[in-house]
Amino acid sequence: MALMRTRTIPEATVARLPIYLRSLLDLAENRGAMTVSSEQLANLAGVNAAKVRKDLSYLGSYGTRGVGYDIEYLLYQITRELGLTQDWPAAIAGVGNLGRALASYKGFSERGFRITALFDILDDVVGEEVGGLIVKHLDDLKEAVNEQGISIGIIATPPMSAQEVAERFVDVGIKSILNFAPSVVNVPPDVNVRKVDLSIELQILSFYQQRTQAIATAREANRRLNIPRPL
Amino acid sequence: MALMRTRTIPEATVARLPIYLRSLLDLAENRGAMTVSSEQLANLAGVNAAKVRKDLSYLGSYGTRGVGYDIEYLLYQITRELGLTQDWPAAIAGVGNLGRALASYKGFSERGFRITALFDILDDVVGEEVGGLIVKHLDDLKEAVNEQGISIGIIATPPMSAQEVAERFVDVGIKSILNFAPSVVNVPPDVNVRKVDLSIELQILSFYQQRTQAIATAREANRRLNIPRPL
DNA sequence: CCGCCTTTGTGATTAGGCTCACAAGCGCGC
DNA sequence: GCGCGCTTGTGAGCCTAATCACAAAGGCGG
Ligand SMILES: NC(=O)c1ccc[n+]([C@@H]2O[C@H](COP(=O)([O-])OP(=O)(O)OC[C@H]3O[C@@H](n4cnc5c(N)ncnc54)[C@H](O)[C@@H]3O)[C@@H](O)[C@H]2O)c1
Ligand SMILES: NC(=O)c1ccc[n+]([C@@H]2O[C@H](COP(=O)([O-])OP(=O)(O)OC[C@H]3O[C@@H](n4cnc5c(N)ncnc54)[C@H](O)[C@@H]3O)[C@@H](O)[C@H]2O)c1
Repeated sequence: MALMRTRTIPEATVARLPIYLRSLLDLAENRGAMTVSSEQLANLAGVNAAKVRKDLSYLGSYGTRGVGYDIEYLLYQITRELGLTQDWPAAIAGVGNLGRALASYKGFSERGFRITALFDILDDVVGEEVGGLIVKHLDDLKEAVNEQGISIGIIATPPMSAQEVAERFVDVGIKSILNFAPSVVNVPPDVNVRKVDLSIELQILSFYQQRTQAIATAREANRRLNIPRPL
Repeated sequence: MALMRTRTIPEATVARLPIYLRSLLDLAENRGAMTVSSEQLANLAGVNAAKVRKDLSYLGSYGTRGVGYDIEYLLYQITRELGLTQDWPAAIAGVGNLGRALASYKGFSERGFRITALFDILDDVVGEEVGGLIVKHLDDLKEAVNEQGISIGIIATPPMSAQEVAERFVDVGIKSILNFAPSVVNVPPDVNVRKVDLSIELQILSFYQQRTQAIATAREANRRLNIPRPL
């Protein structure tokens, strides 16, 4: 029952809500659908239907048995739950290759994330215009955060500087950090850090691929032994 | 016991091995240490010591009680387990903002990942030089894959094209895909897809931040009610 | 208004991972 | 060569998440 406001949505569910959100937007905008069944949504999101239903049940938002979920209502619920009814000004520290790509990326604003300030420490970079913003010196962080109500800090500096930048973010009151540098950053418990690490992803892929290759090689070796007749 | 070759390393452990690897490299290169305790490694990697020990025990690689782990040996074991003793040529499809940043990123080669080919379909982009490589047309994928033994495909196209590009990758025999486009791609079960999705990360941050803000606001409201004396 | 068909919501079960706690093992100093 | 202190390796218990399976509920046609 949704009446017992179990205000603990499992982490795993939170991580899937954005995927449902995207699928629902796709349905609503491109296919003009009004309702969706857990089965359909599961296909779009690449998960199974029971998981969709359980996840949605945590929102307390109701579907209609025999029919499915009202897309508009669900969109509203998920958007609300994720806090996307307000917008979230974000700052990027480190305006190099990656920082530039992020700064000029249009996909963020779609969900209320706006990059409102860019910071670097290199004199060559400070003052430059990137994606419509003038790069500021990291020393001016506090001022910008106060003026613009920045709530998310994005680290796109080399790994060596990541911890330092994180601390600066924390000092000015930022509670949400997205870290692209391949390094562990330590922050107080009330600050949330998420990391995006391409090298790790590649290494995980490498692990699984190597494993299946190894199996294939072993099998091949066996096959040769069983049929020990060279052509 | 390592004798029972339990050849199933938990997924969660696989995901942490690259972090240990990085920490160990740091120790070896910058601090010249010879051994490391699970406690130290845990601090560097940002996890707890028991987890480190359990993770390492899956490798069957031994530490020495009372001393710790031999760093060189551990490096070798993890590198081997992750399949990083060979190198993994990778191709990027979609040479836009993100594709360019990735193509010119030097961090990949450190671990044996080399970007050896870039693909696009836009006439303006095909033929251009980016990060020392000439961008090819996606139609030439098969040839390049065969010549260069490409084993990893990176999708950096707009979401609309992601499924199509994934299928092309699969057709030419690629078994590992890293997807940066915000869309679900379906592939056969023997192909491994990992996604990197910045919007999702931001939305998760938004969820938790919104939640704590909501709590703070509620507390504030209560405070005002309890002390109903306006200044 | 009744019964059938569809699809939800959720209790129960299973699986996977995390943490704790401690015996076992090792080196070192005496 | 012996004991002490340190650190590993791992069983046990706990917690979170995934999956299953089905009763409950709504819509619709007749
Ligand atoms: N480029 C990629 O595709 C890519 C891919 C994966 C990971 N990364 C990671 O992202 C980070 C940035 O990569 P990049 O290629 O953009 O590097 P880059 O060297 O091109 O840019 C780094 C920028 O950060 C600035 N910087 C350095 N210290 C700073 C500090 N203390 N405060 C503010 N700015 C500072 C530098 O002046 C520079 O402009 C790195 O940690 C890298 O490992 C990049
Ligand atoms: N730029 C960023 O910082 C950023 C951040 C997060 C996610 N992304 C995602 O990464 C992807 C790329 O982003 P971007 O900013 O580089 O976009 P972009 O528009 O700058 O570049 C996309 C490139 O892909 C090419 N392309 C289109 N269809 C193709 C196909 N079928 N085969 C090969 N190439 C094709 C285009 O010609 C273009 O060069 C998008 O899906 C985007 O949502 C980008």
